[in-house]
This record gives sequence, C-alpha cells and structure tokens, in this order.
Amino acid sequence: MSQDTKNPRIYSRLQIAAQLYRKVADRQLVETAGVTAPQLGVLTRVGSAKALNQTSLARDLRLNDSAITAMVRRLIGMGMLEKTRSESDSRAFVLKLTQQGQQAIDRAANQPIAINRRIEDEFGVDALTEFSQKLNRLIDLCDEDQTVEVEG
Amino acid sequence: MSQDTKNPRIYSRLQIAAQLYRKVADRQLVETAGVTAPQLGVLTRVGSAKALNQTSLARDLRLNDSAITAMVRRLIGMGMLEKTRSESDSRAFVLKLTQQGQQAIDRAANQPIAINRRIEDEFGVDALTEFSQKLNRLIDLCDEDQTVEVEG
DNA sequence: GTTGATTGTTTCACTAGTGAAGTATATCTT
DNA sequence: AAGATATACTTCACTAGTGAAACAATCAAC
Repeated sequence: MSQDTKNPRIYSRLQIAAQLYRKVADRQLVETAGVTAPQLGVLTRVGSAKALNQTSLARDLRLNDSAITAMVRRLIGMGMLEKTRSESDSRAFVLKLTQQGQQAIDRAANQPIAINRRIEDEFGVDALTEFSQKLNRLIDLCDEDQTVEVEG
Repeated sequence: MSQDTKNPRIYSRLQIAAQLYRKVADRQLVETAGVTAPQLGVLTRVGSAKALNQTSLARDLRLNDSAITAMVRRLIGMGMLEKTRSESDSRAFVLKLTQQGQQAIDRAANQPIAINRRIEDEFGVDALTEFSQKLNRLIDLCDEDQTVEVEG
C-alpha cells in the first residue's frame, strides 16, 4: 500500500531515467569523444561563449560554484580546458578550450551517439518537444517551491 | 549552432529536472521525516518486503551493489536499519527496519511533501500518468541500448 | 567430495553533485 | 579614502552513484 500504487509519483522514475540515460550516454560519449556527458556540457558552453568565467558557467548549467571548481579542475587535468585570470576582474578566471577540448566537441558533433538517435527515432520530434516542455514545467515548479520556502 | 537549438535534446533538461527535484524533495523530507529521498526509497522497499537482502534491494531500486553497501551503512549509522546474517544463506544479510526507520516512513506517509502535491496539482493525474509512461519508455530504450552493446 | 562457476557483499578509486565557511578582490556608500 | 557589502572562487565534509577487483559461501558437475 505504498503511495506509488495509488497515484503515479514520478520521483523515482525520473531519477532512474536520468541516471540510466547518463550512464549510457557517458559510455558512448567516452568512446567517441573521450569525455563524459557533463564534461561535454561544460566544454560546449565554454566553446559557444566569447569569454566565460566560472560563476556564469555555473548559472548557465544550473550548478553549484563548487561543482564547477571540481569540474574545471578535472577538465584542465585532462587537457581539455585552460584557465587564465581575467584582465578586467582579477577575482575571476576566463575559461578557454584547448585544441583537445575543441576536438572533443567536434567529435561529439560529427558522430551523434546512438542513444540520442534512438530516442529521437522512437519518440518523434513532437513527442520529444512535449516531453521537454513537461520537464521545463517540472523545473519551474521546483524553482517556485524553492523560492517560496526561502522567502516565506 | 549547437544541436540543442536544432532539435529538442532532452538530456540536459532531464538531468536538471532530476537533480532539482531531488534537491527540493530532500530538503522537505529531511524536515518532515529526517531522511533524504533516496534513503526513504530504501527504507520503504525494506519495509514492504518480508526478508530482503542487499542484492535484491539493488535490483529493485536499479542500483549498483556497491551503492547499496554504502547506503545501508549510512542508514545503519543513523539507526534506521538493521542487518543480520541470513540463516539460509550465510553470504547474505537480511535487512530490517528499526523503530526509527519505521517512524521515518510513517512520518513521510502522513505528511506528503509540498513539492509532490504541487506537482500533482499542477500536472493533474492524466498528464502525470502520461509523463510517467514516457519516462518508462525512455528507461526501456536505455536498457535496450545497453544490452545491445554488451551482447552485440 | 573436490573442482569450478555463480552469488552476495565489500573495498577502492573514481565522477558529480550539494552546502557552508573561508579568502581575496571589487564595488558601493558615505 | 575607509569601511561595509557583494562577488568570484576554493576548500571541506558530505551524499549518491559507477565499475572493477577481491573474497567468501553456495551450488552444480563430475
């Protein structure tokens, strides 16, 4: 008689789906591009910005500052990213792709991973768009709930 | 001109939604029941089984054995769970709730957290069911992709 | 009844995230 | 110009997961 049987709580489904998707995507991406999915996310964002610092990156990806610190350290260690002090603001760093980092992005772009194609094929663009919108609504609801609690 | 703009790739949305939902749920659950959402998941599963060992638990929750080892250790440390050697199989352990563990479940059941009610209200049962089905389909696709790769 | 494979669990090294507290630089305010 | 406040980043301790390698107990075969 858990609540799961009564109404369709989506919490655990969502967690399982996200975890599993990440696992599969990671495997395939590491194969083709040499980076994990979160790492590719960072590289892509850095690549598409002119001069990005870590705080902006954190905001864009909706992550903690400390998550970025760790992520960037790993990517620098892998030779994918460079970090130089900003000239306009000496607290901040400017992130830049290395050649290797750019290569990783290119490889990922040129050879889309199987799981993504599979999902697109199976769902179709319309269903995927709708799904994406529902995810957005879910995100908004969580955001509201967070701000309500902090302010109220 | 990243692929994100062309077609609605759901990977990052899904990750953000799952992470954020967990964060909000954790906060509210820790408040009302004294455990996090993943912890409550484990307790609930243990509570609804007669005699569960860790491997079965891992399968049920779709987690790694080593994730369970760590999870159980934490829950025992919190006084929520007990672990005794199985009499029928002396490799295995039998997991059991402590009073405190049962209390945590009860509190969570009696006082459903705000974010879940909010999501149910906003989405409605039908939309939620459909959403859940799509998540299931996504999970299945990932599963297939995994087995294909292992076997092929 | 030993031998070999399978099963249940743990350990280790890792990624990826949170949140709180600290440091250093910038920016207001007066 | 100084002091307060805000911002950029790091560190630390933590949860939560993966995967590979080890170990012990069980089971199946011979």
